[in-house]
Amino acid sequence: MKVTKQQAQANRARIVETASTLFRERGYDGVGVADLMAAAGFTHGGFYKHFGSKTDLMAEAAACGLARSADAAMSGGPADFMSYYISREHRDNPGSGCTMAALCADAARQPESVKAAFAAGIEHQLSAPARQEQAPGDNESDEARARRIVLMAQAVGAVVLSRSCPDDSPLADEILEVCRAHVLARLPTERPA
Amino acid sequence: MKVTKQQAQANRARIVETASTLFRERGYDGVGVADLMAAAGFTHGGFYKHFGSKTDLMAEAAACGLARSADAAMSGGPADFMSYYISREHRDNPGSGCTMAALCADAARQPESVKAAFAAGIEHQLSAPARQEQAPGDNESDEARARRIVLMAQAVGAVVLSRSCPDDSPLADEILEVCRAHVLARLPTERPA
DNA sequence: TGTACATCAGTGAACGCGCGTTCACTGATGTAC
DNA sequence: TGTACATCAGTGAACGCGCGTTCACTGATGTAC
Repeated sequence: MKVTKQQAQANRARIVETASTLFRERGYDGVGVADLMAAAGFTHGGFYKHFGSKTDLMAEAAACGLARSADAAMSGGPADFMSYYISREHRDNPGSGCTMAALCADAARQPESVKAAFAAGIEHQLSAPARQEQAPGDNESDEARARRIVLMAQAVGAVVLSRSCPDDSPLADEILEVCRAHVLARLPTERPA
Repeated sequence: MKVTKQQAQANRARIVETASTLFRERGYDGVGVADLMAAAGFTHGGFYKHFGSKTDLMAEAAACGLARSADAAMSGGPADFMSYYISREHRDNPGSGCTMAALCADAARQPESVKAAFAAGIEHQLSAPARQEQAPGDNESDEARARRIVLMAQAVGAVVLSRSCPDDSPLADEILEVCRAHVLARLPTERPA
């Protein structure tokens, strides 16, 4: 059963998307190649027609997931984004959430190719607002970049800590609420359109 | 080869400590029962004389590791602790480092017993300074607790993000340095002894 | 445009391997008398 | 205190299972003429 080049490319993309979601939900070790291919609607044998190894897919799925996060972060204002990011909804749905929050610690134990995808994704997310809001060549201040790094660490830490507590834990919600309030209070006020 | 009760108890404690270190280095899925027992100096068969399952040990090792972190956090001033916590040394040595930073995301995918150990460890760490510095019954302000939650999220986020970048990545160091400077600048100044 | 053939995405059985767990066994410890 | 026996921490082989990966095969697609 061969398939058109276009169809094969679409199938490949579907595998990457599916993997990106499943990895976020269950971690890299929690998803097998067979699981993943079945979830994408295929049998496992065809996997190696698209990817050299599971590790290769991990790197590609990470890049894909991180790119989406960055897009999402840009679509609304920073306050809206942070209100979602540091929320129960985001915490309870890692599959549709941030790749950094879900897989940072897993990535730390993976080969360089995966870690490189993470570094690129983080860098992209850090420099995206600068690209959007400034004229090219206009060097953003170091303080603005530092502020975004701090904000990111805060948001990731809050979600990750909250997720490590039992589902009905008051502490899990407290962490989220305290951190969200802190972050929102310190966000620069939006300039009117 | 039976062994004295005392010796057996010490052996059990050694297994928990070894597990705590190895789990932090490689994650829960990255360490097998046989690996772990060999590292502690035993063969794997004896494992089930001490623990009901690998999951039981995970919960116990988490509790053990989190208790140590809390002790370490108390031994010096907050500035000293944070200088170490958000540093390359800590980032590059997860085995001897903070359990939260190393295993939060792993814990999120584990059974309730493991997550309960995390919640208890986090709560302990949050309330430890209050216990130390205040007379019993003296209710600490909500702001002080909130400040510590925010600080913890920030520190954990910084280490976790930094670890997800390749070893020689400038971004990994930048994240650490920016977050450390931010945290230290906002730490309340120590009252003189 | 029509025909013959090479390509290759997808299938499903099979591979070796390491996992968590079980089990019969050993022999020093701990206990009952 | 001395003896006989039960206990049980630790051993090492074995279990079933799922993993990542390989392979011979299928048959529609894409290409050369």
